[in-house]
Amino acid sequence: MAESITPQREDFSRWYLDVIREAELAENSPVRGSMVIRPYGYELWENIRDGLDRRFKETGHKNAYFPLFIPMSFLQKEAEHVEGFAPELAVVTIGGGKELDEPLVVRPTSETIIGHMYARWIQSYRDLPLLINQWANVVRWEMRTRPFLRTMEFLWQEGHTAHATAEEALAHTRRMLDVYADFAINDAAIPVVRGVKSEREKFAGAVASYTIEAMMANGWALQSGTSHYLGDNFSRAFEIKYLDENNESRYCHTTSWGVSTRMVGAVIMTHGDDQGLRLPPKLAPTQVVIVPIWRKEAEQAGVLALAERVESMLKTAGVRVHKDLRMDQTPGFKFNDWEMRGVPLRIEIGPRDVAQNAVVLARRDRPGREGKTMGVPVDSLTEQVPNMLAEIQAAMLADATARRDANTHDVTSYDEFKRVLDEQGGFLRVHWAGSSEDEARIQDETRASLRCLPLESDLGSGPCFLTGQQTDRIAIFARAY
RNA sequence: CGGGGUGUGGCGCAGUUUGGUAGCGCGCAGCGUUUGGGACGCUGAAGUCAGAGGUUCAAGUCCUCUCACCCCGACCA
Repeated sequence: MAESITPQREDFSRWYLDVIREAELAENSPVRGSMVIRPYGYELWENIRDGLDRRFKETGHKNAYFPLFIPMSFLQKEAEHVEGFAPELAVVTIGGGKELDEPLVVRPTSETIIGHMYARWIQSYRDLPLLINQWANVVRWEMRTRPFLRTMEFLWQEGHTAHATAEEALAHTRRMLDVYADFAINDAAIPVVRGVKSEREKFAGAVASYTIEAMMANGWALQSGTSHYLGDNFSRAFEIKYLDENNESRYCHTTSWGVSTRMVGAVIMTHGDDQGLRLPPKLAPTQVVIVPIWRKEAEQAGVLALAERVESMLKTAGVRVHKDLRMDQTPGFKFNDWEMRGVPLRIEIGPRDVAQNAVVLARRDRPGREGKTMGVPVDSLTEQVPNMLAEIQAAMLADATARRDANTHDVTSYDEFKRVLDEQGGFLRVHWAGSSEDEARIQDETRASLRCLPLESDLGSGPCFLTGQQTDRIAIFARAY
């Protein structure tokens, strides 16, 4: 048992912080609420970034970069937008030792400055759709922070697109939501619920916000990506107009969508266990670690030679592999160390293996003896290892999905709602015809918020669990990060 | 901003009640023995005890003020 990691059951929040520290993902910085992402955590983020970026390119987007500083007046052009973000803005008022004529906001998101540029770039329907993404840092002044889940500065991508029609923009909003879901499910092995945000929870300035909601190992919900249909709100504020085929001036319809370093937190809290991190092979910085083992000095050369050979075979097969040659650590220590870091597959090579030209495979997702396969022939590894990585990836998704489903409860009354929330937690699925005020009251009384109105469900129609009114609208409530 | 807590080698802490040589564990460095599930021995380096002021022959310890950080609540990708 990992003595440096608090068991999940004892204190999930402590467990989360312990894992981040022990696996060297990140560290608190000297600045309150900001974190330093360490190389291992950053590699994980890079893999998340690459998986998303590839999908953005495949769906026709180009990357660009817009400035960190945004004139305060830009934010004020969209009333709801500025109102939503005002409390969490960091504002620069002094530059070069002089008071600025106009304060500059450190971007909390870039709709406004991008809207300003789109107004210049878009003249004709021939310029549409305009599909741009940016990878950037943003700043939101937060009261309470948590590594990866909520920090004052975070890394993310924000996609911003402009379209000729509302239908097209809305379709694009949904398309990007699907891209996020595809990434979450297939790369991060995180089952997500696609849904619409309630009026109360939607993005400041959006017509509609879509979300992918994931369930963490403690049953809490985590919004892991959002996609917004902005209608012509920002187009009107920034005069993003085009001439259509009939030479008539029209407002564009825009979208924006983002996934942040919060996704790292989602990976940690979806898959992690009391041994530490568990990483899905597609995102793991190191997919396979080789641990050489010997007893007598005479055995060392043979073991190291085989380790070397296995490493180069796997590298050639496109596997991210690391050979642990630390001479001052015992194999047992290394096993635990790499398990704590979440490496999906371990290859043990000792004298017995050298003798039979074979190795031992140990899966991270099946701890202990159960996950070990002895006597795997070396010559089969270029096939076996990629296969097993794919198997682990699939098993992790299956496990997470089973847990999510087991912790999703349909309830039909407010009493049952409170009881199930208290006793079991997880997602509470209900028929919902309540108002924003009802929603606020529920959150106030139970600390569970309306996560989303799921896009797909098999519940049909029924009476609202709160008001009794007949409805076919479904909502998912949960305690959330 | 309200409530609670903590500041002592890199990290985690004891020592504060009752003032009297700055300690323990881990980690780190060197050497040796070890290595199929978290090895061990010996040697060693490392601390303005958060800061300022005060009481005292003497302050990590008592008094006053300041600062920082953490946890719990209200806002949030």
